[in-house]
Amino acid sequence: MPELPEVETILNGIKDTILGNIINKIILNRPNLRIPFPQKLSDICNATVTNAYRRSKYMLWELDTDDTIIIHLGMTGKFGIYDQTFTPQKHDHVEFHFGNDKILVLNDTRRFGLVTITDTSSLAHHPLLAQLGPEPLEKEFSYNYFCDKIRKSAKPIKNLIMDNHIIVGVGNIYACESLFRSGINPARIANSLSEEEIFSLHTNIIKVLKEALEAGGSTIRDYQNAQGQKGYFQHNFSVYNQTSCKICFSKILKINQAGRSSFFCPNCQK
DNA sequence: AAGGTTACCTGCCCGC
DNA sequence: TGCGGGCAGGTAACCT
Repeated sequence: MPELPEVETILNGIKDTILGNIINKIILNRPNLRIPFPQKLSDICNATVTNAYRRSKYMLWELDTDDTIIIHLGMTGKFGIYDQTFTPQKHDHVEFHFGNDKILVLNDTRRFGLVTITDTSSLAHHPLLAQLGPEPLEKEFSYNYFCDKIRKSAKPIKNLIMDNHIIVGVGNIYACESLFRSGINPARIANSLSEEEIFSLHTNIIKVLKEALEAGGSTIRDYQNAQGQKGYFQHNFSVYNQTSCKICFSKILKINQAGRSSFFCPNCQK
């Protein structure tokens, strides 16, 4: 579900509710999501959220207890903000009860998301985070870095840019869209890309993500932020779920790569 | 050892 | 109308 722009938008939407506020308790309505909930989550009591940020598609909530809560939304995870009249509905798996009487609820139909907690001091070494590549919107994602990774890879380029070890935050939609903008067929083997193509792709990954962020993310099916608002970037899709190319009017093709659908224009993308 | 495939899970849409 | 198959913003454990 949510890629970088959607996670960032959702996090921005809950900051008012969580930042500087006390978590009175966390109620877990099942034993696990993608991974089991640790006992420590249930033990949380009167902990203040001192900082909240995004790393890759993870949300990280720092507490004054020297713990950090790690949240991933998987494909279908979303937050709702409720008052004390809240009663759990289907797939409302985790309830964060705040001292300001708000209840933040994580609803995740397919349960590919996760919620866990770890010592803030060892956060960088946490197995979920330790192997992650650079953030696409930070300077660590440089042209030279990207070039080096692409030259060393014999994978299809689309699979490479969706690999968290190489670059984080790029999911199926934005992978397809950035490859279209650069005129690169998603099935091209990474190390066959020219210098110009790598440069273009580096630029377009950043541009697409920034534009999507500004639009509040993309809403297909059921994505919405914590206020129940939809994003708008889906109106700017060039290939994802499209039938004909906006540039040349060719039929957009759909192929399967690593179990995911890739959309591309066979005329514009070589 | 890298790259491809499969599994995790629920719900919806389509075709028969 | 019902049922089965395929597919969905993600990730990681397997295989070869």
